[in-house]
Amino acid sequence: MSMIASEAGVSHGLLYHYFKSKDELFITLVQWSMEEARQAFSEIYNVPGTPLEKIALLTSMILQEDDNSHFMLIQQARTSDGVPEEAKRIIENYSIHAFVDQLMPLFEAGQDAGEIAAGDLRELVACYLSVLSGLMTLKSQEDPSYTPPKAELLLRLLRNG
Amino acid sequence: MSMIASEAGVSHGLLYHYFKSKDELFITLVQWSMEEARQAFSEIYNVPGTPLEKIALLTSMILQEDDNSHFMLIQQARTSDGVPEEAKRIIENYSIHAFVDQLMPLFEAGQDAGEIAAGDLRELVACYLSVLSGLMTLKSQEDPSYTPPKAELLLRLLRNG
Amino acid sequence: MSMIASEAGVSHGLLYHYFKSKDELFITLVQWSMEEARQAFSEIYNVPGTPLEKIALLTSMILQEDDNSHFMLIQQARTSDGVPEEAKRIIENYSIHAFVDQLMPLFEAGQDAGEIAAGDLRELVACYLSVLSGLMTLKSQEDPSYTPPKAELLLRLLRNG
Amino acid sequence: MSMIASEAGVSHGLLYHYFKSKDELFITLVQWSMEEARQAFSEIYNVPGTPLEKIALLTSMILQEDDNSHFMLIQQARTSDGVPEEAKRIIENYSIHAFVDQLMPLFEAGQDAGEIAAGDLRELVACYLSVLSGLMTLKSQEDPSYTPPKAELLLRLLRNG
DNA sequence: CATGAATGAGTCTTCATTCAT
DNA sequence: TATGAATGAAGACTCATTCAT
Repeated sequence: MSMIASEAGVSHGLLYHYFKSKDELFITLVQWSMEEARQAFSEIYNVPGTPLEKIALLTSMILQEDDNSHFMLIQQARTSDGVPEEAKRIIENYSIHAFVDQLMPLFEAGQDAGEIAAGDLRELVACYLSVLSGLMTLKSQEDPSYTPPKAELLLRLLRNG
Repeated sequence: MSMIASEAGVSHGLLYHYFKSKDELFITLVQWSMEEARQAFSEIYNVPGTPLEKIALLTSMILQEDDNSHFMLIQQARTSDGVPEEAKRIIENYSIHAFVDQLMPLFEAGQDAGEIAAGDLRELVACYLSVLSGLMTLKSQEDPSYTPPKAELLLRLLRNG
Repeated sequence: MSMIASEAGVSHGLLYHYFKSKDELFITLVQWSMEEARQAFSEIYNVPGTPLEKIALLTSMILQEDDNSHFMLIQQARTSDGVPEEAKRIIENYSIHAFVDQLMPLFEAGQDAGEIAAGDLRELVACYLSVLSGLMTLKSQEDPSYTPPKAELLLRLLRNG
Repeated sequence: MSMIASEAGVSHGLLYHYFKSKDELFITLVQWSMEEARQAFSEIYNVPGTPLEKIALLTSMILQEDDNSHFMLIQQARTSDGVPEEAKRIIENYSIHAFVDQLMPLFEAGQDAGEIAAGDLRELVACYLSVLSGLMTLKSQEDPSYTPPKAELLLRLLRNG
């Protein structure tokens, strides 16, 4: 808490004015990060282009984003001990299924348009998200010699024939 | 240390008989995990089949493995604070590049046999590993409702059009 | 640290608010003690009297002082294991040579006045301080039956003829 | 105990075969050191010379001796915390009074022979021993630039007018 | 709102001691 | 005798949290 406070330029005492406890602060951060992710995905519906073009755009945006602290926060929260129960519940609620649901219309349109390979829709979207997630994790590991694969390559997972 | 010791059914004092410090214990675990991973990858060269069949086998083995504690240990070590410097060095040394190097001959043979799509070999292997890594992370998150994608789906990344 | 804190009537946690570590606390004490000793010696120049009278006064003051915790702290720091390097450096810097230098003018004046025996000045002062040091050590050993020698006796070491 | 054992080239387990506890080992060392000191003093009666010559010899022997570990052990035991009660008792029994008693005949002979200044005999011997003790402490502090005063200088304390 | 002195539960680590072999 | 695996009490240190100011 002291480190966070000093990073924020205030006393740790003041932090307790805004957040009752470290857990509450953490839970709030998790909530923000989750909401942030949902926003990012929802915006893809507002850009022009065919479904596959939209997915390509989303993919490259995510892979190029240089602040994945939101993503990493969730990742850590998911895999660490000592995470407050409520944070875990929030993450589960917004879990990969929620994001799958969010993106399914886009992928479905892609299949309908013949741009995206046929097959179980949920599995396809889940796989796509898993892959993105894996790439972001690697990207975050400040290995300067690692360059994430190009979005184009990933689209082979989806592209029809 | 006390938790680890009691989990192991010994006193924490005894832990210090075998490991000079928590850091040393952790570093040892990282080393074991790394070696374990290297072993797993190397064994794929000993099974029969075409390169793509081997890759398919490797993929499904990894995705079905139910103990990914090794993998998660490395993942955590990579992305957490307070990890001993030497552990970080070990991880960097054996980093994704090392595993790319280890698998490149297999993928190259796949390309030569026309089973695997042409293109930058390193990028292809790195992408494949990133994807696997992402899937394992998700799998580890004890979400019982999550079923990892079938290996077959992943191979679309590689398979020659 | 807990003992010190409770002796001081505070929690051990608070001690770490003021001193980063036990070593730092110890080093601070050593510094204070050293400075204290330097002060004590320097004040002798401000009292009236002949050089030998001043030395006699200094001697009896030191031998009568009933708090030699400063002195004992230094003594222990000098002869014990596990003393922080910086404490050792401080003690060496202010070592007996420093105190010899501090007192030399006084003794020189005594020789000039014919009150103090001729001979190597440094050796004389060093011997005088060694003797004082030895007496203080003994005095500190809470042996109630031990009475330190009178200053008068010590002055025989110095007095001319 | 482990350090002592390994210094002695045996296992720490074996140490407990010979000494029931660390305290017992420590007490034994204190006893040995005390006995050693008594021996050293008693031998001075066997050398030829006048009393003052004997004292001069004793003094220079002590100041030249390069192993004062016995002396330092006692010194530490006297001034440290956590020293077993019995060790403290032994030290008190053999305390400076005991050594004063041991040396008194020698000094008395010196006074009778007119070599040593008149005055309270106990005080004179005690002062002499205090001074020696102080010099030994300083000598032990591995300050290579410190040279103890010559025995000759010390004898001024005693020598008759 | 804002600060930081103060607290204490919890964690890593050391080390004297025991005991099966 | 001799070893070293095993134990646990004790001590240094951290950090979330409280509260007087």
